[in-house]
Amino acid sequence: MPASDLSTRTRYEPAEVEPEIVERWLSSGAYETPPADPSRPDQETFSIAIPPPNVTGVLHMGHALNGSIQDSLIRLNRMRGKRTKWILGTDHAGIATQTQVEKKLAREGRSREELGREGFTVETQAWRKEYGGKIIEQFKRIGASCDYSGERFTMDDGYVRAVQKVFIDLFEQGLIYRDHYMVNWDPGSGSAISDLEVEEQEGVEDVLYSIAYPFADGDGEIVVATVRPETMFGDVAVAVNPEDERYASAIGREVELPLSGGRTIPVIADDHVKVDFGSGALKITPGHDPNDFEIGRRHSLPAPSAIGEDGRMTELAGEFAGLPTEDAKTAVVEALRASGALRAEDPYVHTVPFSQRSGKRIEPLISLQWFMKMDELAKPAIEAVTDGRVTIHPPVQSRRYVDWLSEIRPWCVSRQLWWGHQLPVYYRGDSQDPTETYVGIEPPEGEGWTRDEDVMDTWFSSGLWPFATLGWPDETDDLKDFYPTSVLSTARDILHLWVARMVMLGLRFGGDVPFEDVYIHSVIQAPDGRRMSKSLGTGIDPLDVINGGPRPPVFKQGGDFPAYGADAVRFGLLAISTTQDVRFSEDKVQQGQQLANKLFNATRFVLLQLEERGLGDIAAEPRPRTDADRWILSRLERVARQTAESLDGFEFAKASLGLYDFVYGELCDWFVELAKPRLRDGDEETQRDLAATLLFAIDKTLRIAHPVIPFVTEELWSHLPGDERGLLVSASWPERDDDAVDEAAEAGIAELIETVTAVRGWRERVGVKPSAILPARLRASLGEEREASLRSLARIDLVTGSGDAVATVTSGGVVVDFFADDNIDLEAAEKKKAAERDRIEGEIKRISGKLSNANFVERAPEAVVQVERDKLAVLEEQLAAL
RNA sequence: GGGCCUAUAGCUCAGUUGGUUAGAGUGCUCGCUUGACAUGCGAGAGGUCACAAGUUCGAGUCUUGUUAGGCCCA
Repeated sequence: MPASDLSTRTRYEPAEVEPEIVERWLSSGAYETPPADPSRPDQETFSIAIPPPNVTGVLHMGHALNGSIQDSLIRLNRMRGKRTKWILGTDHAGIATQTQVEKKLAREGRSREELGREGFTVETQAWRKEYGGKIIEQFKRIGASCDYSGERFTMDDGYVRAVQKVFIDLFEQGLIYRDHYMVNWDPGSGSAISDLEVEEQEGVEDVLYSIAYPFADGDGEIVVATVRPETMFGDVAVAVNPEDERYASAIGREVELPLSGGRTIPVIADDHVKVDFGSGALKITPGHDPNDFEIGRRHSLPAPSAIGEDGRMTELAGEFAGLPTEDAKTAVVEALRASGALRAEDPYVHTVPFSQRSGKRIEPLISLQWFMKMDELAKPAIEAVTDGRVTIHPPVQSRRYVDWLSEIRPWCVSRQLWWGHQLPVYYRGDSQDPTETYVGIEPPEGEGWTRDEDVMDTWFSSGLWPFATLGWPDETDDLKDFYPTSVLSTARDILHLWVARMVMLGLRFGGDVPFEDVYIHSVIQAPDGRRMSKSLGTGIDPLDVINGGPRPPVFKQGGDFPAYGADAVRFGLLAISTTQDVRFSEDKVQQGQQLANKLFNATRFVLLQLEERGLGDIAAEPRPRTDADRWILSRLERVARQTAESLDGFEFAKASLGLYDFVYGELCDWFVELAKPRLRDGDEETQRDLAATLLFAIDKTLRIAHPVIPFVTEELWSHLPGDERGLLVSASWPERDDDAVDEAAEAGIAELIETVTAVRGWRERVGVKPSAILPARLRASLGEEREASLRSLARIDLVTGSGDAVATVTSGGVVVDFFADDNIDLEAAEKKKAAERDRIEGEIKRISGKLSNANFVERAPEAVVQVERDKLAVLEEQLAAL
């Protein structure tokens, strides 16, 4: 595209170009993993398996952040010439999807039960085809350069095969078994759910009931406190702390369970019981409380169920059997009160688990489920992190990982749902009889085998993600080339439930760790620090920020976002992604937008200037003639290194803000400004060399900035001269160029910048109009180039006269005298001079004080002392100059 | 109850191993159509680095305690 297309576009409008650029990238095939090149056997690979979003999902801020993070890494490494693969796909998300489809059926007056399992699955597949995959389109919009041609789904045919094989293998290895165990029962979905899907709600108001359990021998009683009196039928003991003197004599005696026909239970001692809570005696109900379950196991007590999976009381509850738990609670309290056993009712506020899916209160209960034994899998997974085969960033997170794996409990992998991977398990006759249980893909020979209705926990299938997506269990080339993957980037909350399981299963089945680096990214909160949530009005849709949708209520100013564009959102998210929890910052997005606009205009300026001078198709190459040229080439080299280093080190804020600082604070504010006079007034050869260098600087900047802000850089790339450029997405990362680093030029220009800034500040203070050109004199020559730069940037006219100066400006070792001029407010100049003198004298006092401190001079390193001495010398010179 | 993190400008955040006068963006004030950009340019004000003690020649940085906020586990 010729540069003249840019002539009338004074603003960069992301909304106008970004969608078209997405199409360009997609149709170019640049995103797709290239086939292995036989001529480059040593070609490095770089791969990331995306955390598969729920197939029902829509893009939220977390996706946008993680997409930006992963994409910057993928783009950087693709440009480096590595063979990259960004594995893309979606998760079938058992409960979430089933719930959505059931809601839809309910709206249509239909139900899951009416359709039957097969019909429901067909319905869900159809639903997925229609609504699923929306998030994939959204990923394209933010510029995520995933390999869309290889999209996977955790329930596609190949994946199903992998999941079934892992389940069957683990069963055969004795690591998967069926057992009675405590699960998080969600009465809403009628299924056991994982810890992840449980939400602890603080501040729930309950009533704490104190109930008297009389001793069986009729001598006295023990009072226990509970918020769940209806579970008392499942009590198997009363526990007290062994240190608690009040109950020393009670240990070993029997108490009678009220309302239970005289059933007695023992009083036991356990450290877990808190002496100062309630009466200090705890009723033990292993069937309905996770802590009690543990205590029960320690004391080899049974774990009877007083509540069934239907949420109703069991036979154990005697006269209350069949009642829903809420009704049973009321009835039991009433009966206890009538019998005189109820001693107190106190309000009690505590934390209670709820189902995230159904919103119902979790009913912990014992159920016959399929479990995975974790100890044997956890050990190598801990070692992989402690010996560094997997590195977790930031390091503090690796402790959480190790701690969790060290205390890991069996994992309940079965779920009572229809949408998911159905267990490859068949029963005949009594399903509780292990000899009539068969685990395999097909039922065994013979009559009467029926398949287990349950499906696997969604995290079971996600645990295989890094290798199942690469073709496992087949020994594919992809698996050979891209496993282990390079990086996994994900949110903190699934470190245990997903990351740890991938490591365990990857080691067991993939034959190696699933990834080398794990990056745990920030959690993005609403601007006011609350959790982002649609229902709270704190949720911000990234696409609204990109395309200009309405601001959610959490923004006080209301109105619509301007269409910031995807680059701005990517930049803004990366720029805040530093500490653990960060607040969404529209300011930072705006900063990204400004960066894009700045880059656009700087490039536009250069291209239009060159075209005007007939230099439009000159080749971009470094042709330094001045310190300014050497300086920008040196700075470019350093920024290229620093950007790559920051991205490699997962310091995304440093990378993005570093780019901003360079483009604004060096390339545009200084280099382009320094180039203007030479471009205007230089001879033809000067102009040609400068044109080549300017183009080179733009070219290199676009490459360096591409991983963070791919759209505007790609757009500008298309306007640069040269037909063979291709797309920036496929261009190469700048090769390391040690010769470009030039310390002398950097120091020289730094001094120039300091002088210009000092003169500008002085002018402002003494009321000089910005347009006025002031006569001035340098005490010492700075050389032709820098004096010319100083003239144009500080708007002064350097003269050689020896008249009296009315004012003097010093910065570093440079001293500028100014002569009388109508533009100078002499009174202000005097004031400014006095203030400056005060400042310098203060500094001198401080430093000489430091230097006359014998302790400092003797004990501080010589270099530090020398720095202070040099400083003092410069200050004294400056004072003398005034 | 156990463990961890955070506290720096009005706001959002940087600040490597202790070593210039603690920085940026944004907001605020003042000035400017300066040969790309008003989504611009230039300048300026604004901080007892939560509080207290300690280590050190020297502490935003290290140690201990206090306070406040957050997270994880039980």
